Amino acid sequence: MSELPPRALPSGHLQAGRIRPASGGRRPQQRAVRRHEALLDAAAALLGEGGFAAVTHRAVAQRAGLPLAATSYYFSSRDALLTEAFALLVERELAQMRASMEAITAVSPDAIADLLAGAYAFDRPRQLGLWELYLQAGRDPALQGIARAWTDGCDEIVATVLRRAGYPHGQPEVRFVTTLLSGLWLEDVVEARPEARGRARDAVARALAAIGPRVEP
Amino acid sequence: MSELPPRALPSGHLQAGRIRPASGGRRPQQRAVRRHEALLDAAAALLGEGGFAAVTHRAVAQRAGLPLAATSYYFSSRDALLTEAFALLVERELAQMRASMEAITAVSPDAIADLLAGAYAFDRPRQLGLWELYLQAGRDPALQGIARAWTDGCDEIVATVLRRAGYPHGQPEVRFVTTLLSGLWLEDVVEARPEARGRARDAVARALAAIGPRVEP
DNA sequence: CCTAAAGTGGGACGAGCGTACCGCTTAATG
DNA sequence: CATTAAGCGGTACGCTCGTCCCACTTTAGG
Repeated sequence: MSELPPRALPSGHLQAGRIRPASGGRRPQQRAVRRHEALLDAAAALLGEGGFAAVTHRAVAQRAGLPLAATSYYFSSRDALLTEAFALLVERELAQMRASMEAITAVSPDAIADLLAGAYAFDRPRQLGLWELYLQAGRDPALQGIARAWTDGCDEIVATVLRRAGYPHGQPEVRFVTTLLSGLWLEDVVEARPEARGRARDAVARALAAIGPRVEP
Repeated sequence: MSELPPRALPSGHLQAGRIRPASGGRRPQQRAVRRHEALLDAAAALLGEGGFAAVTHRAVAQRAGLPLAATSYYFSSRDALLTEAFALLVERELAQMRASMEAITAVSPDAIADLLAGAYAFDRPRQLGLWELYLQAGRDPALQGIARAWTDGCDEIVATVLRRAGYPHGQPEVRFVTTLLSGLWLEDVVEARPEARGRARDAVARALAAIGPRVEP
C-alpha cells in the first residue's frame, strides 16, 4: 500500500486486529474493543467519503472521537488499518448483498434481472471506496486475498440466486454473470449515467437468456 | 482530485496544456513543447508504476530530467497534470486497441473471442493506472468527460469489430459486449489469476453467441 | 492492597508534499 | 542592436503526514 520502508519496530502494544493472544494474560477491556471497532468504522466511512487519501491517522482519530495516538496504538501501521478496513467493508458488502438476495420471491427473468442489476445500488461513496481498495489489491499482495474473497463471495451469491431461479449454475455460467455484473456495477458507480439502470436490466436479461435454458425448480 | 482550496493565483505563465494563446504573441519554443510532453510522459509512466500517490512534482520532474519548477511552470497544478496525463493515457490506450483490432483477419467466433479477450493484455502497470484514474472520475467531475470518452471509445472499437465480423452491432449489443469485457479486464488486471485467459475466452464466446445470429459480411 | 502491565493522550519529530518566489538566461520583436 | 517578456532553475515556505516518545491513569492478578 505504501512503498516506504518502516523506520523502526512498533512499540510493544496490541497489533493487527487481534486484541490479545489466545492464551494467558488478561482479557481485553471492553472499551479497548469498542475503540478498535470505532476506529475501523471511522476508517471505512472516510474511505467511502473521500477515498484513499482521506484515511489519515488524524482524520480517523477525530472521526472516532479518539486521540491521535489511538490509531497507532490499535493498528501497527496505516497499511494495517486500511487492510482491516477493506476486509470489513467487503464483509459488510457481501452480507448486504446476501440479505437482499434472500428477500427475493419472484422468479421471473425480469425480476431476477432487476434484482441483480440493482444489487449494488446501495451507497455510491462506499462503493467507490470498495472499488478503490479492490484496485489497490492489484499492486499490494497483502490485499489480494481480500479482493479474491470479494469476487468469490459474489460468485457464491450469484450461484445461489441462479440455482433458486432454476438457471444453470455451474462455474462458467456463474462467472459469466458475475463478471458482467461487475462491469455494470463499476460503470454505473463511476459514470453515473441516468440511463444506466435500464441498460443494466437489458444486459442482465441478455446474460440470463445466454446461460439458459431455465427449468422450473 | 484534491479537495484542498487553492491558496493563491498561479503566477502568470503558461497553463494547462495550451502553450500559448491562439492569436498574437510568440510561437512556443521547440524545447518548451518537448518539455511539456516529457513531463506528461513521465507522469503517465509514474502513474502506471506506482499509482496515484507516485505522481508528485518532484518525481515527475526527476523522471523527465527537468528541474522541479518545470512542473509548476508547465502545469497550473498537480490536478491539471494528472488530468492531462489521464487524457493522454486514454488516447494511447484507444489507439493501441484500435490498431490491434484492425490487424485482425480471421472472423471465426473463436478468433474474435480470443482477440477481444486479449485486447487489454498489454501492460499491467499502465492498466492499473488507467483504472485508478477512471475510478477517480467517480469523485472528480473534471475527469468524468475523459472517463466517458474512454467508455465511448471502447464501444466504438467493439462496434467496428462486431460489424466486420458480421454480428449485430446495435447499441444494446455493443454495450453488452463492452461491459462484459470491462469486467473481465478489471478482474484480470487486479487478481491476475492464471486461469483468467481461458475463462475470458469462454465468456466472450458466450457473449457473442448471445448477441448473434452472425451473418456472413 | 500492591504492583506490573495495559491503556491513554498530548506533544514533538523528521520527511515529503505542492507551490511560490526571484534572479538569471534566452530568444523574438521593434 | 535594444528591449521586453518568456523560459528557467535553485531554493525556501508552509503544511500535513505517519510515527514515535513519555508521562500519566486504569485495570486486574497475586
